[in-house]
Amino acid sequence: MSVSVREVAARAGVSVGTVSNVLNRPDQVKAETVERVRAAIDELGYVPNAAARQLRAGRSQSLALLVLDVGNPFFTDVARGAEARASQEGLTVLLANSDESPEREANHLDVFERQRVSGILVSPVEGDYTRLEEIRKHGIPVVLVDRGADQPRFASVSVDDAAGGALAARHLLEQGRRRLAFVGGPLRIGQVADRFAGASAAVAEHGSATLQLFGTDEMSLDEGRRVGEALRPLIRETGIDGIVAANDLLAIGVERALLFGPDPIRVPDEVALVGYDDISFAASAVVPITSIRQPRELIGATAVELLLEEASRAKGDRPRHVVYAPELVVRESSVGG
Amino acid sequence: MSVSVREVAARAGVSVGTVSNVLNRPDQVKAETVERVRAAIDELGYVPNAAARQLRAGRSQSLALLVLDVGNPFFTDVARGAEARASQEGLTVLLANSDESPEREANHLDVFERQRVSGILVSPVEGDYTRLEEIRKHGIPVVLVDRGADQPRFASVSVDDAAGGALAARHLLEQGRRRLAFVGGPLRIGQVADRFAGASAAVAEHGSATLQLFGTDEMSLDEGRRVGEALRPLIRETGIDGIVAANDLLAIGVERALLFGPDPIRVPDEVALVGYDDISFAASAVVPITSIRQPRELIGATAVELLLEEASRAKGDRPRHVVYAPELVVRESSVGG
DNA sequence: ACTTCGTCGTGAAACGATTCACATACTTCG
DNA sequence: CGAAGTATGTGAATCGTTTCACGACGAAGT
Repeated sequence: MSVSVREVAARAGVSVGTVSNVLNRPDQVKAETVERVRAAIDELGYVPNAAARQLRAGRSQSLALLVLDVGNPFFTDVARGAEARASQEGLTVLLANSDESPEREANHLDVFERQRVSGILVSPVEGDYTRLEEIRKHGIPVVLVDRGADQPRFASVSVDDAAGGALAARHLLEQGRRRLAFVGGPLRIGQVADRFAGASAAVAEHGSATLQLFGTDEMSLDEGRRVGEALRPLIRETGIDGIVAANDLLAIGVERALLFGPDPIRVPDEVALVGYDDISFAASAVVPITSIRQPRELIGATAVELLLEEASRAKGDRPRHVVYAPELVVRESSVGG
Repeated sequence: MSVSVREVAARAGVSVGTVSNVLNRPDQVKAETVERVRAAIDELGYVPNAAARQLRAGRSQSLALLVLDVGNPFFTDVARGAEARASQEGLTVLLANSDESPEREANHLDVFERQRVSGILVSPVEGDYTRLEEIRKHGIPVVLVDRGADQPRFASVSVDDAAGGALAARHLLEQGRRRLAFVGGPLRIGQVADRFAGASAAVAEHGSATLQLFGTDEMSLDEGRRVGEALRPLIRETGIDGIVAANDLLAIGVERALLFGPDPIRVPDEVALVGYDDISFAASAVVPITSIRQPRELIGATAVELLLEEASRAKGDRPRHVVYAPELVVRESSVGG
């Protein structure tokens, strides 16, 4: 059905080897022959078969990016950065979504390994790295994204989440807030745990301040809204005056639930709010949300960079870890009141 | 380097054919042998090579979804729906982003064709379908997504954008608004053109009403903000009292620029606003935004459905077109005032 | 005139899985 | 007991590319 090199070769009156050369090293073929082969390719509508090439090469021209949530603008920006850098190397990025489910993550990893992708960028769901070790043992480089600065065995790009959590909490403390709440979860997600730990540490520095954890099942607008509803009565009862959300989706949801319930809570007057990620929607919320910004596209580009390094890393060298610093972006949700 | 069936076969003391059978039709192999082969697979850490399988099969186990903008929650929801349906068929979805660029679109299509994907779901950038015709002629089924009900030659899933545009405009007219603005672009994007046409038609039904077009280069928050800035002085000068935005990102950006400029415009008091897509952020905007809802996940699932149909379609049968009806979701941005 | 190059091209082997026509060994049936 | 069937396995051929050892041929050097 499909046209192959063999037919192109016949049509152009050359051997298959020559067709392949025209495709891959045209400078080693006489100009006139190149011309003739190109013409045959066009006339027959020949399209190279990537599977065959890949079989021969032992490796595909693609690299995989497996993220926790494609719906989160943070990751789509990371993807954008990765794609830009990868295309400079002639690599295609396969974007996949684990939706924070270990099963989906495992499935995708299986597919990628069978695909013999030339590398995997992954923001892993849980703290179990045995599958990733295995993959790497099979010769596929792995780079942890937005995670794993604590994993000496894998290269990683991340942002210091503990520092980010501390930044958020300290900002609230500076605004005079003392009874803080942390909204986020599940805690098995490393980013969340670290942000919480960082916030806790900052609060601990203040003798008089407290931090209470409100867990969530996922990091979505809807979950934020749910927690917001739960928080609304509690805030006045228990005197909570500051909230750190583990990401902006949660923050937006929480804010909305607080502002528009039957017995609304004023932001920032009654409770101050800080989100995380600084997605563009944070600035467009009802009360624009103070957030922690991360260099998103840079993270993606750096991840690809590390992948290339990994591929050519000598046995002795240690995997590299790049940690970027988060940045506080102050908006109305946390000041005044 | 990599373990192959041959080595597994040797280890288990069987032929390569048997290993393949264990993998693909275990019921035709004696239980004890299956056991032995499975053991060998585990011990050697064998992972099948997808390229080899695919080369033999002539077709990959993946299908491609090429969207205009992965940053737009509309498309990530479509992707979710497609993925769910595809995984029922044992197919993987490759998600790619054309970012509304014809070049990027062409690049991705090339890669997919070389990959011999088992089908392509695409929301095309421009009205040029010759490349897609070519791909289909080469035996790869194509389904247009969110576009192309007017293209008899391709199967398609879409939502009636003209009806949606009309719905939005008519709603504003019913609220007593008469001098309307349409924000969106570029008009070469079919969805935008249709929504504008629908809105124009609805306005034309009212003798006294007018509709003015404000073009954009892309459909993003930032572009919306830019147009909003431009609109702010104009609104009072020219008496514009209603705005239809071609999507919610634009609407959110416009709203924000109107509300927070140096000389703010009240929404909906001075100007009423309707967006399009009903992304979750629309409900969480400063003034929650009235929008046009589309059955997003259903669109993705239906697209995969049509792809399967296409793959087995007889020569005589015509490609199928599914058109869903959009729905108006009223929020504060358009009522009262 | 003879070697030595360089240029251009050839065609078979290899990559790893699947398939299929063909064995082999047991049952079962008449 | 022989024929026919069933269950289980075999291994060579195949998919489409790339690679590589090897010609063929004319130009240049001695």
